[in-house]
Amino acid sequence: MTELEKRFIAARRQAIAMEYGKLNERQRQGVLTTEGPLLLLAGAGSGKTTVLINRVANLLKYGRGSDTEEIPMPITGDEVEFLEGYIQNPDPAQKPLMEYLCAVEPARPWEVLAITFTNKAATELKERLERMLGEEARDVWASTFHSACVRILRRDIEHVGFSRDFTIYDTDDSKRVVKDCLKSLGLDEKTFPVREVLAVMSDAKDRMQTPEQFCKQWESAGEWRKIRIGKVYRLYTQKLFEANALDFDDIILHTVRLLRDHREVREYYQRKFRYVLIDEYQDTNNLQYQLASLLAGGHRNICVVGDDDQSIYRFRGANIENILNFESEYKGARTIRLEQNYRSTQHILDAANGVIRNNLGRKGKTLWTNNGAGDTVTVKTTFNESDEANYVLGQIMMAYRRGANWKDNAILYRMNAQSNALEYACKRNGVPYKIIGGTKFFDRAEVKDMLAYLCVINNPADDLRLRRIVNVPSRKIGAATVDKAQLLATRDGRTLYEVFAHAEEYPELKNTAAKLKAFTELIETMRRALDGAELVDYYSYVCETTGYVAMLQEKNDPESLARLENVEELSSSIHAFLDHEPDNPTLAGFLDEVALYTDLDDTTDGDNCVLMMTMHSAKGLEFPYVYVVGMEEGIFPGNRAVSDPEELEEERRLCYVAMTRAKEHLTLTNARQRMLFGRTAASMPSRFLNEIPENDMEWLSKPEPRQERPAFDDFDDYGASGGVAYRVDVEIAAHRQQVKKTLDSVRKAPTPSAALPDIKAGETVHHSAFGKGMVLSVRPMGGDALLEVAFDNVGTKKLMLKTAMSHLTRG
DNA sequence: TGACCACAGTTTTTT
DNA sequence: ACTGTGGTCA
Repeated sequence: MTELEKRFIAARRQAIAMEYGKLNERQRQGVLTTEGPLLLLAGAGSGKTTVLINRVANLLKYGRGSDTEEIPMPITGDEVEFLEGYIQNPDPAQKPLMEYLCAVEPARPWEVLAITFTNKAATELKERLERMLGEEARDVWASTFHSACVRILRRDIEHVGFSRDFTIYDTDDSKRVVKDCLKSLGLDEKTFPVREVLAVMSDAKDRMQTPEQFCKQWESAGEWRKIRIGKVYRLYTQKLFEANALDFDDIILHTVRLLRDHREVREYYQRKFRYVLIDEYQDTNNLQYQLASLLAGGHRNICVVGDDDQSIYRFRGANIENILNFESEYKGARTIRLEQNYRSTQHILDAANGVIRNNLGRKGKTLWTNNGAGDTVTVKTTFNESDEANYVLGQIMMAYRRGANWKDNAILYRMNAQSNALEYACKRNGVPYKIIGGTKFFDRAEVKDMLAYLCVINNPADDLRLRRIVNVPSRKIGAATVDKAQLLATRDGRTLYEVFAHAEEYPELKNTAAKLKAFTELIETMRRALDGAELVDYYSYVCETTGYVAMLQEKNDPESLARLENVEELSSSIHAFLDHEPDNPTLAGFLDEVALYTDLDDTTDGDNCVLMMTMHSAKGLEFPYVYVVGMEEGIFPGNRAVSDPEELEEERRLCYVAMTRAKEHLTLTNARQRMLFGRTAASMPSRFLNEIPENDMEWLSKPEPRQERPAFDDFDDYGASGGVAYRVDVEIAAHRQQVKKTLDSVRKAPTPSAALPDIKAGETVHHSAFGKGMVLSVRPMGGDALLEVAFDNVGTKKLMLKTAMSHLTRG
């Protein structure tokens, strides 16, 4: 290599590096190290996403320019001098020439694959890339493991025996199938809990064991239980195959099989993806590991990003070894540690470091920050869980009076069940709050029902979804009938739907043939209407035609009202789907996306509310004020964890995750006694509290436990001291007034029906679902009114006016 | 087929 | 304490 070439290479790297001047040195290394395997150990709050985005930008702009000694074309002394001059004194006008000289085979967008775990992360990545790079970024493959695999499978799954229009089963669907399997194998659900069977199967799939291999293994070991489960596994696999369905594990499993066993497919993708990035690598399971290494197997440019200290998903198969062993699995791998934290203060970090230091299985990182020492961590011991909740709320309300937003506060707990006391305290104090997690929108029965209708319309062969909705709303088609038909379907090799449609051919079904026939005709009508329909309109058409909406309206209790809202809310999902310009704006496309996209309600921002969530759901988020409650032995770490060292380390990582969410102030609380699962038990402070260095915390503890919780007016833990006390007291009084008002208005009946139209008995109305009818009676109820309407075609129905209003017209 | 009662389980969660 | 589910009875 000539002297000139050396100068060129150095100048090229420096010129590219200048693009990333805002990053710190380590972050910049992460961006510029483009070639070969790279492990990016990114501590909490170390600007991981920024690095990821800049890295992709760099790949698209300069290719391997920053990480190679190649010189793609002969260079001249003038050019080297130009670059060296540019570094000294960058002139925007000369940037194009600089870019031209520095780029070495820039990656085209579709040659970059960036994989994340959640859709949220994938969307964020895509959006930020597009903001930085414009249109071009759209073709980058930024997606979750599952959606990347579905994309691959939709193209090539026929090589492994499924057809390209396969359906995706969610966990609920899987459960149903397992139940069916248990029943037909004569196994008892109590001896073989569905949860466990699913977990065992998932495990087997993770090891890539076929049912046959699984059975063989346990037969030779003589494990009766496992042999039985193996039989379920076999039948389950067969059923899914016959239904042309894949569960979540299968999506990855079959992609791995496809790539492993079919050279031409494998080579296509290996050639295509010059650069592969995997985010949250500490959360990958074996299958995902296999997938990553298959996809990156061509160019071997695999960059994994993660933090072994934040691995908290062992229970769902994540294998921390994947990140711990990355360097030995990938020879020549480079490792970059991002340890500068931009989020928290030093006391918070030192406290968190103090805890995580006690884990043995880790790579070892020590976070530091330039943010200054900040406040020490507050530890507070209270008498019981409602004291704890009151303390936290008191602190939050004080912060609010000092000008903080409600949403600056997050309360984190180990289990969802712990949210009760906190929720209650918020309600009593009139503090707006939002609980994240719990039952998700797409998990709600009514939403699933409507989706099931759409699935059946899309693909009548979807037996499972068909069974779900055939009798919802009630069509007098009971389980017995469906079972009979299912048997016949299996016998004749037809789908369940075909048997329904030809029910009259079966003497066994003669009693219900007419009803079955009517049902399939309903579906057929809706199928015909799909052609050319606008998806959103079509959805409301389906809601009405199926009678589902009417069913909910009839019930007219608050529960059904909420359900109705959810059913309507689904149409906004369709809107949202169409809005972000999908490749495939059809019903099938929508169902595909919905199957993999389950967190619609990520309305984390927007409303100004105190946020309450589990520590798991807090991962990746940050808040100025964080309260971690329930720091008690037996709860956190949980009972199961105290006897299992691996599990204990996982709990400790979870603690580390929770603590590092805090930007300004961290409060940890424990209660001396707590009611959980109906029992009150005393418990010791969590060992994690004792692992925090004393310098970094202040442990407030009440000398004497209070016997009795005072009623709702007493906020004894407000504890403002000194000269401000009076002022605070006045404010408290004002606040209480507010609270009482709120409470009163909640307790009393809602506001009178000022806005309701005055429909009277005797009037003729038209209902969008029931048709024409006459109002028999109007009875005011609360802020609403109960209507009794005699419809011409469907008989007399009771409707709540507020609910029915949008479906009713006069005359 | 639908209503009602007894009973068990109860970490964490994404796709 | 609470909730969802499964089995039994009308």
